[in-house]
Amino acid sequence: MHLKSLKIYCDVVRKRSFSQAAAENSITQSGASQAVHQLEEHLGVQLLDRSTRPFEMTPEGQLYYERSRELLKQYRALEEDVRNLHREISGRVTVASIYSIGLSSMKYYVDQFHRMNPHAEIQLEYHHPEQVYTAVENGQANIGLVSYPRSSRAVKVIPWREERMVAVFSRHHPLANREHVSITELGDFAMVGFDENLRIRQEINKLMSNYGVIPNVVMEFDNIEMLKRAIEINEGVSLLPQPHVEREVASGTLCTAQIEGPPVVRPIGIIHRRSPQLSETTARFIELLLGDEQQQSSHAVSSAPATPIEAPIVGVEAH
Amino acid sequence: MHLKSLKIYCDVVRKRSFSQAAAENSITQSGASQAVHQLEEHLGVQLLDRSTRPFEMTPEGQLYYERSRELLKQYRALEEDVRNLHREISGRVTVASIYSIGLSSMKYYVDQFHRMNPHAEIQLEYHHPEQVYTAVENGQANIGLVSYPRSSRAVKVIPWREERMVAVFSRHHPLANREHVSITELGDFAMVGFDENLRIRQEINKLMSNYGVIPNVVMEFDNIEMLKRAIEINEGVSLLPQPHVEREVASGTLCTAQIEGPPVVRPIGIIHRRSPQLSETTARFIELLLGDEQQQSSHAVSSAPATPIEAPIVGVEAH
DNA sequence: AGCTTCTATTCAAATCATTAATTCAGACAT
DNA sequence: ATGTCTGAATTAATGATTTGAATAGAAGCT
Repeated sequence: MHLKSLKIYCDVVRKRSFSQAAAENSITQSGASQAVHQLEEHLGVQLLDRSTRPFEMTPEGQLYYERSRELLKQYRALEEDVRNLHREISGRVTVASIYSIGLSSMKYYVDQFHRMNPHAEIQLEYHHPEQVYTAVENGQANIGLVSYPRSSRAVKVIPWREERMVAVFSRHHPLANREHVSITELGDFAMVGFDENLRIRQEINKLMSNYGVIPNVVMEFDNIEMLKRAIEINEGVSLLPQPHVEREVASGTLCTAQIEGPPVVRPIGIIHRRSPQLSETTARFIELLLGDEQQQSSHAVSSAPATPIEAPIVGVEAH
Repeated sequence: MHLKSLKIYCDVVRKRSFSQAAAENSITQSGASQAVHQLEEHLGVQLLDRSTRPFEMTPEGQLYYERSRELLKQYRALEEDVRNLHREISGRVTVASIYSIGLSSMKYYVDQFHRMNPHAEIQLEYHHPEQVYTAVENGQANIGLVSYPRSSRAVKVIPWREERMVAVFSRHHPLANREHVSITELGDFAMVGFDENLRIRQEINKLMSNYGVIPNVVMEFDNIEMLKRAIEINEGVSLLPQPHVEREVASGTLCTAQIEGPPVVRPIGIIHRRSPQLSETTARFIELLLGDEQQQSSHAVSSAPATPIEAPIVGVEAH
C-alpha cells in the first residue's frame, strides 16, 4: 500500500473533494479517484458514499481516515527524526588520539575547523594506543591518531606526519651541550624510556640494536610527560619526538641533540574504519589535517605561549 | 513511500539477509536491494552499512527499523479493524417498521433468515410512519416497512404486499352476519378510525368520498390494536387490512365483510436509502421478503397459535 | 427541465517496478 | 597470502502500473 494513497484519501476526506485533494498532491483528479478506489478495493470495503454531494464517509471510512491520519503523522515524524539524527551524527566528528599528539597542535585544527564549519562539532578523546584502535573499529570514534599506524581489515591508515626523533638530556647531562650524538654514544648512558609494550619503545630498541647497542633503560613510563620530568631530574637520556620537547627546550629545562646517521622519525597516521563511508564532515576534517600540514608545525608552536615561562638559556638548545 | 518497502527493509534487517527477506516477500533479491536503496535515497540517509558481512545497521537504520516496525504493526491492525467493522456493519440489518406490520409475520422472516445466515443479525424496530422514513434516511435503519410507501430523493421503494381491506364489525353489529357490504351502507353507521394524520385514514376518506359518503368517525386511534378493541365493544365499524384481524375473526371476537366493488387494498412497501449500495446481507433479507411472498401469508398464520385462545364461534364469521 | 459542478471512466503515453543475468566484494579456509 | 564461496549490487530489458487529457455521467441547483 502506498503511503501516498493514504495521504490522498485523508486529503480527499479533509477537503471533502477529490479535485482539491488532487491539486494539493499535485496529481490529477483522475489519479485521486483511482487512488481511493484502489484503497477501497484492497480493503474490500466502501470508504466513501459517493451517491450524495458532497460524498459522505461510511463508518469504515471514518475509522480508516482517523487512524490513517495518525499513521501518516507518525511516519512524517519518523522521517524527520531519522534525518535529524543523521545530521547530528554526521555533523559530529569524534577524534581518538594517543596522548602524545600534542594537545595544543590539535587545538589549532579544532579551532580552525570550527571557524570553517560553525555547525560541526569536534570531540577529542585521548586514549592509549590500543584503545584508539578499538574506538575506531567500534565506530566510537570517527578517526584515530596513532603513531606507527598499522592498517587492518577494519581500519585504514592515512599517513600524516613524521616527527623527527631527537636525543633529549637534562641540562646537567654530560652530553647536554652537544649538537649531534651517535646511537653508540647513547648506549653508554642510563636511559629512561617508554613501556615495553608501547610501539615506540620497540622501535627504539630495534634502532639501537641495529647499531649493536643494548639500551640500559633504568625507568619506564607510559606517557611522555612523566618521561620528560624524569629526564629533567637527570635520571637518564631518552629518544623523543622533537615537537614534544620544543617547549622545554625553549624554556631551557631540556636539551636536545640530533641523532647522527639516517633520520630517525616517528610516523603519525590517521586511522579510520573502512566500513561506512567517511561522513562528509569527517572527510573535511581529515582534509584540514592533511592540507595544512606544512604550516601546521609553526602554527602549533605559535599557539603555545610565545615567551617562555622561564628565561631561555640561549645557546644550550640545538637549533 | 511504499509500505511494502518498509516491510522489505524490516524483513531484511530482521533476517539479516536481503535474499531471505526477498523470498519472504516473494520478490527477487535484486528487488529487495533496490527497495532498500530507494528508501535510503528518499531519506538521504544510509540505513545499512554494507561493507561488512553480514551488514550492520547504522544508528539511523536502527531508528528507522524500530519505528517502521511499529508503524507496520499499526497499519496491519488498522486494516483488520476496518474489515472487522465492515463485517459487523454489513452483517447486521436493522429493519424499521410501522406498528401495523404484524409482529408474527416478521418473526417468521427473521427466524428464516437466521437459519439461512447464522452470522447475520436482524434488528426489528417499530415506529410511527414518519419515524420509519427518517430512520431510513439517516441510515439508522437499513430498510423500512411502510404502508402507502412514497419514494423521495433519498429513499427508494420496493413494492411488497397489498393487504385486502375489509369491513370489520363487532359480532353484535347490525351488519355482523353479512358477507359483503357496500361503502354506501357503511356510511350509515358510526365508525372508528385512524388518526387524521395517518395515511391510511386519508386513503379511507378518499375512498368513501368517491362514493359520496362522508364517514362519521366517532373515535380515532393511532394504532390498530386499540382500534380493534373499540370495534369489539361495538363503538363502530371500520375498514382494516384483512391479515390484521384474522386472529380475532378466528376466535369469533370480530366479524368481517368483503367490500363490494373494485378491491380496496393497502399497499406495503420496503423502503431503503438510494445512497450507499445495499449491503450484501440487507439485499439477501429483502430477497427473502420478496421471494417468499406467496407462501408467507399462510406461514405467518401457522406460526401463530393454531388453536385460538377462546373457543371459536363457528358460523358467525364471514363465509 | 436545463444548467453547473463534481466524480468516474477511458485510453494512450510515460513512468515505474520487476526480473534474470552478471559483476562485485567480503568472509573463510587452506 | 590466495582462492573459493556466498551473498549483494548492478544492469538492461520486459512487463505492469500510473498518469493525465478527454469524455461521460450523476447530483444538486435554479
